[in-house]
Amino acid sequence: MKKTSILNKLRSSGLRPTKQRVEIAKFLYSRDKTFHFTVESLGKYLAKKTTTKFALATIYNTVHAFKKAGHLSEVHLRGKNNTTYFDTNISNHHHFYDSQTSELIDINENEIKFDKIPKSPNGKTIKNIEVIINLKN
Amino acid sequence: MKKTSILNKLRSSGLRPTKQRVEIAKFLYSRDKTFHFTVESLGKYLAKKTTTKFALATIYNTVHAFKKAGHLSEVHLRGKNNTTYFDTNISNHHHFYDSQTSELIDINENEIKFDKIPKSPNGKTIKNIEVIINLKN
DNA sequence: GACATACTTTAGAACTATTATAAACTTTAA
DNA sequence: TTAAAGTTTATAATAGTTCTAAAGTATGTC
Repeated sequence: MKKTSILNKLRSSGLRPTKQRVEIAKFLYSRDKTFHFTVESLGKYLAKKTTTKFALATIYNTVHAFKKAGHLSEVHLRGKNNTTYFDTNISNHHHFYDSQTSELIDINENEIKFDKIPKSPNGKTIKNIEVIINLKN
Repeated sequence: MKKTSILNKLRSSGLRPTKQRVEIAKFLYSRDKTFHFTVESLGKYLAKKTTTKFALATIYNTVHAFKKAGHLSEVHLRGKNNTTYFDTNISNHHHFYDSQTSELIDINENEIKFDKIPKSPNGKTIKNIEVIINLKN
């Protein structure tokens, strides 16, 4: 993703392209494959690889702004480390989870098919289905 | 579940039947259906319905002891309230999750069938599969 | 039943992830 | 260039959970 398209992405979401946001967006979106991260891992990367200063609150704010704008999704998994995982893959999909390494791996939506699904309880409908396949060695 | 069987359950897990553990076990296992709870909801119940005093740490200790002994399972869902859900249903199964009420509802294992499942990544095997069906109104 | 031992409970401190606050700073559009 | 609105920052606050060390309790033995 080019710099201008990152700026557009921010601007079209109503986010002013500040130095911090641009750095974070470059890190998140200047790559071929989507990936998973935590606020902690993102912060470490930014501290190491950029000369910009990032308050922790800024990273949280920015990640939430991106999430709200639909550029990021949150994985509703409570892993053993108890941190929130974010995913630059915003399409419907599933995950492998390796609790030994706390690592998430994407599963495309079409790689899992259901033969049978229960009826949702009274008055409710299905918003979406999340499958976590827990791995062991 | 009778009182003696609760005592046996504790003892067979290497847990001394203290007043606190017996009260908690009675609450968790003296009923027909399994159910979900959080440490907070359990603590509130115990404060209201018993005359025994429970330090918060004791509730955590006891719940973890039951989990370790295999009498409870933990749901690996990160709900919006960010608390840990425990489940007295220790068999393999799945859940509906209503984010409006933060409520979990069990789905029996045989109510979900898969037609297609991806191969696990290199060297790993599947430990188990957890399905969360998110609900909306 | 009394005793020693090992296990438990307890209150409070500590810890971790996250969110709130309010002042200083930046971007924006006119 | 300037005022308004939005953003970053350091720090404090919060929430859930775990740790600690002292006081209390269950257990097996005599």
